[in-house]
Amino acid sequence: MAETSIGETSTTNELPFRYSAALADGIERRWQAHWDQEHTFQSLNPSDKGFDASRPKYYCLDMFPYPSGAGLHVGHPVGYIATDVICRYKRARGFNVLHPMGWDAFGLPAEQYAVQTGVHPSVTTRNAINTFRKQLKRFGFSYDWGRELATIDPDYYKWTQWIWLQCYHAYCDPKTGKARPIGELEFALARENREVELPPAVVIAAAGTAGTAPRAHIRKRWLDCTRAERQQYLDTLRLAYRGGQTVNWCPKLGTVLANEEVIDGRSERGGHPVFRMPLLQWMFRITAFADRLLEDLQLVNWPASTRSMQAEWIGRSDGAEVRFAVSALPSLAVVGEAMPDLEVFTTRPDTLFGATYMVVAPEHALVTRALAVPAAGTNSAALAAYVALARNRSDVNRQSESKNKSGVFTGYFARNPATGEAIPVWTADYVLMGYGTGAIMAVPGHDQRDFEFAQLFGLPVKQVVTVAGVPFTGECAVSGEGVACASSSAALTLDGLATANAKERTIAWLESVGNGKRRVQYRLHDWLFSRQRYWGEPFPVVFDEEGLHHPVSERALPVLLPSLADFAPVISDAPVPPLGKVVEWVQTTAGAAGVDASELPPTTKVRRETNTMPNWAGSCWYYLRFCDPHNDARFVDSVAERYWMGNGGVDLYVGGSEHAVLHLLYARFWHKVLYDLGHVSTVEPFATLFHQGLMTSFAYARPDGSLVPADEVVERGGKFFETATDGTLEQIVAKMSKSLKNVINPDDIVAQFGADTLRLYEMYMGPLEASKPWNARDISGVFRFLQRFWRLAVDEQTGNAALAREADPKLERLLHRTIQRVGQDIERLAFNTAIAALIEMVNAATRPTELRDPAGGGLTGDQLHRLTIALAPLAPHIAEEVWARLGNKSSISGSQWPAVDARLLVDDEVEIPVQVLGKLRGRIMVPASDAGDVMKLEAFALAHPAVEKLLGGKPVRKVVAVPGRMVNLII
RNA sequence: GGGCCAGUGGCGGAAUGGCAGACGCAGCGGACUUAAAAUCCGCAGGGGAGUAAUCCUCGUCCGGGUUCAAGUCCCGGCUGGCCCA
Repeated sequence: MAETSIGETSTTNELPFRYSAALADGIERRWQAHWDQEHTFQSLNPSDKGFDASRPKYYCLDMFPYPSGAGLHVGHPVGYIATDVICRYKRARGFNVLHPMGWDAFGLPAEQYAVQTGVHPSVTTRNAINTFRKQLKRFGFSYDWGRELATIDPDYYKWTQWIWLQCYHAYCDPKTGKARPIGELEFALARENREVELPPAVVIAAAGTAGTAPRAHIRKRWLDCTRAERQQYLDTLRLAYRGGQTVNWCPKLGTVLANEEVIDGRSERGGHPVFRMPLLQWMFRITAFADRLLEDLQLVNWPASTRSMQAEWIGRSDGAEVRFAVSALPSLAVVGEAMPDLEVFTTRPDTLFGATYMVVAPEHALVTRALAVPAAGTNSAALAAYVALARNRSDVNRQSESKNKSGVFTGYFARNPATGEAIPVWTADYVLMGYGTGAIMAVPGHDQRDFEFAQLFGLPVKQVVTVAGVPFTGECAVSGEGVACASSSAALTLDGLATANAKERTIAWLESVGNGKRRVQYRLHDWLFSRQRYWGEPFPVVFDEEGLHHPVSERALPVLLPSLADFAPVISDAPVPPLGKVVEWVQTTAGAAGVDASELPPTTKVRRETNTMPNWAGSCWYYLRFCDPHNDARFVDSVAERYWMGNGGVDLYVGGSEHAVLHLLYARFWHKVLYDLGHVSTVEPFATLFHQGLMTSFAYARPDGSLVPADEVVERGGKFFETATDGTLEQIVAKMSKSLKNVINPDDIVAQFGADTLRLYEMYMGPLEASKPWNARDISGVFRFLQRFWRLAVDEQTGNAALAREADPKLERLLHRTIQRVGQDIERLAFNTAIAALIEMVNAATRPTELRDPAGGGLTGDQLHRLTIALAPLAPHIAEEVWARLGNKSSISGSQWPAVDARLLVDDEVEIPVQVLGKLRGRIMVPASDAGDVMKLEAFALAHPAVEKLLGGKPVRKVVAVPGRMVNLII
């Protein structure tokens, strides 16, 4: 839409010092260059010369951006503007402020671009970083650019690899729940020659077959174990370990896909077949920290919604593990080789008597067994077909289509331990292998999903709980707690017990007879940390010819990402990451790879790990590196870390709520590991968290719903029309996106109005946390405000400071109140009302109202000094310029926040509303000294003529007088 | 289906349980100007009464409730957003 911009209007000839877009541009560029040259916003570490230890610290962090080639849109900097205002304010309040910026620069878009064009991701990424930096600098942010870092810097990812090695070399001590060096454990195992339980080997079969071969655990003395067995055992404990995980493998794309990227067994992009297959991957044992990650949410000052999202993601549920004996015969007689028991997890052990059948996931070992050794009368073909079908449906699909239940009887039976009855074992894809044990006891009377399944296949439904007020009709499941009924056998009696007690009784009984135990189950899975990508951090680990893994020594870090000529994925049935193509890099020796001689002889042939770390890695600890970004001896100096991370971590962390779960959970996990190992001083990384709202924008829709690019729309009389056809359009609000052509580029706004106006507008739109629609029309309001402020301070003819000789007492009073309000509002991140206060102040000082003698001239130099400091956090360039024109030689950023005289915050006279029966009937003016006196307020109120008339002599039954606020008369 | 959050003029929004609509945009009237822009002054939730100052009345998604007093607290809906299924 064509907009006449008042910012572009030039009256330069008559008024050479008018605050126009051109003048703002000159001022802003000059001050930005000045701040750069003078290192105005450099923050000193405790070890630096000139460090002032008497000041408190304030660490204010933005979620660093992934620099995309498209550059910024006006939604990106909302949070950055907010933190910049806070930081400038905190400096004026005497804090040592740490305010850094960097780049989250590994990731998929650059790699995909490389596949298409052959341009190396490092080139694309560096260009994008330069664009982002240039755009951000134009906002005049007070970052300490000397601390800038990018996750792709070898100096940085050296330490990402180092932290991974810390996790590799650590395990979670079950006694304390804390991370300890795994060397301590190895030492103890060897010294005491302990017996260890070796895990069943994970069988990685050819693509297309799935499942782990059921094999009993083996117990062995440590000193009798082979090297491979020792490694296998330790891998069950390491925090960074190799483990089997079912992934979506797309041979055509040469990569694994996230569940969301798979639709009906095909890739979302390209529609290529996707196979679900188990793959050995590097994992993080984050589940070992589940309880601490949950409990410590109480220690942080975070939005309640984010804390509850994390809690739900961790998903702790308390219940019991129950073991069911399994047989191929309904008589439950044991045939041939004994079957392993079927283990289930349930949160409702009290409903054990109501379990009328079992369901196992199609991937479950029992299904494999049922196919290999079919029970009499089993339809093996149907079972095999069902398993094959289910295998390639993603978990998301299986869950979302749970209304259309499907399943097949396996032919096997389980013994309900409470009743002794034989109940059939089914397989159905609504049970997921990844959750719990991949098997459930189905209680159709009290679980809706089980009920629907039972209805479909004619399985019995039993009531075993009476829920108060909910009759059991047999038409649906009755969930919820109540009192147990029909739950008695010779072994166990629950009848009459409330649900909580019935659960306890059942668990105690299961434990006493050895049929189960109390168990806590988490929704949280261990964290899959391998990616078959090029553009990520290499793992500092190699494999010997036996397939055993060996760490690269800390001294040999970083393991540099080798260059690659061809970024195209390797098309293959088995995952081959792009790094696999760099044969001379992959095939090396232990010595060349940097493996310690004590681990492997240097000439040993080894193969490097070709997976890379995911995008999350670099963002898990960047806030620590910012404390000491150039240290090449340590990931962060401990004195610097203790100083900046003191008081519970980062003082304020601002970023989008889209990171509420994953990034913040992963970073907390790494932080806790580093804490346990003694590398950091706080339990949690981020003391206070804040999510800025989404910036939306107008988009235009035709009557049929199709969207019209915003640049092909005209407005006439409040209605919108398509330029080409003149058809009417509806204005809608949508997230900024390329396809809607409703993306606003900050460069354009800066050119029209200047950066100070853009900063002010984005903060003035509404509460920081709210999602707000960009409305170009509204910007002129804050631009006019800056013009008025400028004119108040600077003569537009001469450019000299325009000063009043005498201070108007009313304006002085208002100024104190303004400074008070602005300070309070910035503290509570209410920038919109802080700006409103400043606008009121400038308007009052500008207009010849009763607040100001028309013959006088605005504010005195002293008053302007204070007002300018109060404006500086929000509009720093214009503030610096006015500050300089007022005769100051040093930057305004070094000045102190003005003191406020509390006596001037109250008026001599206060207006008090008078209500009769809660309705406003009049107002009284009361001397401020009397406003707190309830008796006097009452007397004044009763004397008010309108009130007197209304009362009409009727007696007042009650008077509610709130000191300084209002009076309410009840008759 | 469950949980959490939000809903206030034409628009963005303000309001520790205490005068609803601060501040800004858009709009209207005026001053200045040959004229326009810019600037400055003023008016502005709906309805009604009055020449007027002013007064009456309704009003914060809908319906109940608590309270001297509810946009704000509680209960039940509707609509929208986010999260978990």
